Amino acid sequence: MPTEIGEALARHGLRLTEQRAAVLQAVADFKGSFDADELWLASRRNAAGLGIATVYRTLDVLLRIGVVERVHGRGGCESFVATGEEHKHLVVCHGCGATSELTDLDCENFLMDVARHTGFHLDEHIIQLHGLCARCEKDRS
Amino acid sequence: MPTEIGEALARHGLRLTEQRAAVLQAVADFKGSFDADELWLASRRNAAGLGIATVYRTLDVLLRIGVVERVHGRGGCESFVATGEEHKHLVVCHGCGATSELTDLDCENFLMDVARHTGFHLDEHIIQLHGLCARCEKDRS
DNA sequence: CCGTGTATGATAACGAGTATCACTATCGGA
DNA sequence: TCCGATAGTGATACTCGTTATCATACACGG
Repeated sequence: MPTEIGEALARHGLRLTEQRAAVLQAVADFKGSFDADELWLASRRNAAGLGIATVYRTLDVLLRIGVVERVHGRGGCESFVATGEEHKHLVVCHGCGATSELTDLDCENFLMDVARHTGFHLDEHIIQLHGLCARCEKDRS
Repeated sequence: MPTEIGEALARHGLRLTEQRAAVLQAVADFKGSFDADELWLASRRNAAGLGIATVYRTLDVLLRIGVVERVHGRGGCESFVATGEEHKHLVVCHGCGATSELTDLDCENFLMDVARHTGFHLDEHIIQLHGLCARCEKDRS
């Protein structure tokens, strides 16, 4: 029972239950993205009898406290990924699945440019980039 | 009956029906983003008795041929917005739903920066920004 | 004008996500 | 250590946005 996570939950007035620990473990074990159903299956290996409703509730909690983030795709937006400490922006290679992190500087500059051009007060953004990493790009040719 | 649109549909092997024309007109009349239900209400003003199923089917068609694009948000991804000829990037106001277009320049610079820093060859991206437009920001205070 | 095959409207079906409720378990305080 | 307030849980009924079905209507090339 990692006290660290317990404290993170407590900070938000949430309790560390056996079920939440099971879901958190499953989230941590996932290498890529997952949907609610996949998370349910994985979590049940850590806690038999875990209800699907609990998975949805926990997912909601984890989204609120920023442990997981929604993945938006062209087909649908039902997938999630574990995030680190804070909101990050990733480029995902659809050749090998490798990810590369965008520097804050890139995004900051971009967002400031946009705010200046549109007059909007930006407070939320979805930036998800896909492509081929240098190695996959090279292998392909 | 704009022949232009009829041809665009025909090019994809689709027929220009009274209902599709009504939905297209409604899409063109929307200033900001809209969801399926709002589109239904608006389209029915152009074609009484229009079925909700037809709206969903037409929406699917319009997504495929690129006339509308899905709007991704934190809360959900059920909204759409009319696009021009090509892929555009939008800032959506969650006060009034107004949209503002990012200039190509903003995005190009950003994507080039990212490509340079990560070494990735980018070929797909979801960039959607949310905030308050100048008017809503002003009204709130 | 005709015939083929796509589009439509009504509605049943589906399914992801949510609400409900009785019961259980966490955890701060006595 | 025990207790009590209350957050959390599992089962399941329910909601509601979206899709599938099917008989009928219509667009459009011939």
